[in-house]
Amino acid sequence: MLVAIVGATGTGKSALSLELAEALAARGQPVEVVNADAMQLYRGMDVGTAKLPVAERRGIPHRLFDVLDVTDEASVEWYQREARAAVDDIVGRGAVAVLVGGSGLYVSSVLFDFRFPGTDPVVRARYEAIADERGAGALYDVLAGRDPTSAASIGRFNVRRLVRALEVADLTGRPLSGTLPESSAPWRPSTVFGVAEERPVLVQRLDRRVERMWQDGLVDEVRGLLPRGLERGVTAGRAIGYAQAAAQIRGELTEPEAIEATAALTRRYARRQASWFRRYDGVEWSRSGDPQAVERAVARLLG
RNA sequence: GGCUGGGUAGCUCAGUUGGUAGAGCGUUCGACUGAAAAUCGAAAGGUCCACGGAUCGAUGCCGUGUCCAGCCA
Repeated sequence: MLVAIVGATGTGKSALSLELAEALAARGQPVEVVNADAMQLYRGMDVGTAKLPVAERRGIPHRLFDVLDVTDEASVEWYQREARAAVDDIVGRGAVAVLVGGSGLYVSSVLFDFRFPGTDPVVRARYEAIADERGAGALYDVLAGRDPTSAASIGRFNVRRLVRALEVADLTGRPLSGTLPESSAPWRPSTVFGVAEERPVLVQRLDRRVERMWQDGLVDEVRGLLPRGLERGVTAGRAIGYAQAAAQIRGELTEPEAIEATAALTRRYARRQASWFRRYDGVEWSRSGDPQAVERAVARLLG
């Protein structure tokens, strides 16, 4: 059985996953958790990612946490393979795999039949050069000539996705829009539980949580990660809070400025997460911290 | 008390040679198929400090008041 718990940061996904795991275990159904958070993949990034400490995992196996070095570049394609292998392994042993995390694309890559065409740094560099020299509009025009559908949906300013669409067209010989299904088929049957919270409440909680990260030693954590190449890491170096703490260490930001910037980015991030998961069909949503949520989930899964 | 700046969107500010206004950030909504804690789009929001005056017309000019900052007593 495959289950996913999704939602914005700070809504209590981890807590719900633990409670659900214990409730299912009590009914003879063992559970293992699979991480679907891009930053919790990294070793040593703990306080800033609100990673559940091993001691608090109540003996429930947690997979795909702490599997990358800070200098490793995560990618969805890699993650999809790893996560699906973990799920197969868990399900193969008759246990329930609970995918927990807030990285929308990562979650989708496991739940749905997403196929990622390869990548080619040379091709990519060529298009990035066009964007640098002649602007995003030039790139858009090139794509519009080859794949009008993708161009229209990406828009003329999103360099990152314009480059990717052209890269796919070059590599596959087909327009990106032609390789994508109209609607995403499920990878395999799954049940998705969503956790949401009213904005004002969530915002207050996130602001407090960011301050607590500083109290709990995020700056020291970052100081320890810098010699290990945090800033060279394409993915890890951009993590919200880590980049700001690093700027504070370099003296570019005062502590209050670093905290405020982190809080602002966190709020914005939470909104993007909510908007990603909102479009999923068939999600059983519950309010953050709802005591009934676990019972309802158990009933839905076993009843 | 005097002088000088300044009072324009939730915040920081731009601007209009007089024809009722913008940017960034924030807020809300949205997109998202190999960096995704990435990348990008849209919308809402303003008695332009108050009152009076000249003007066809004032946020802009004149006067008074008021609040803030700095300097001088």
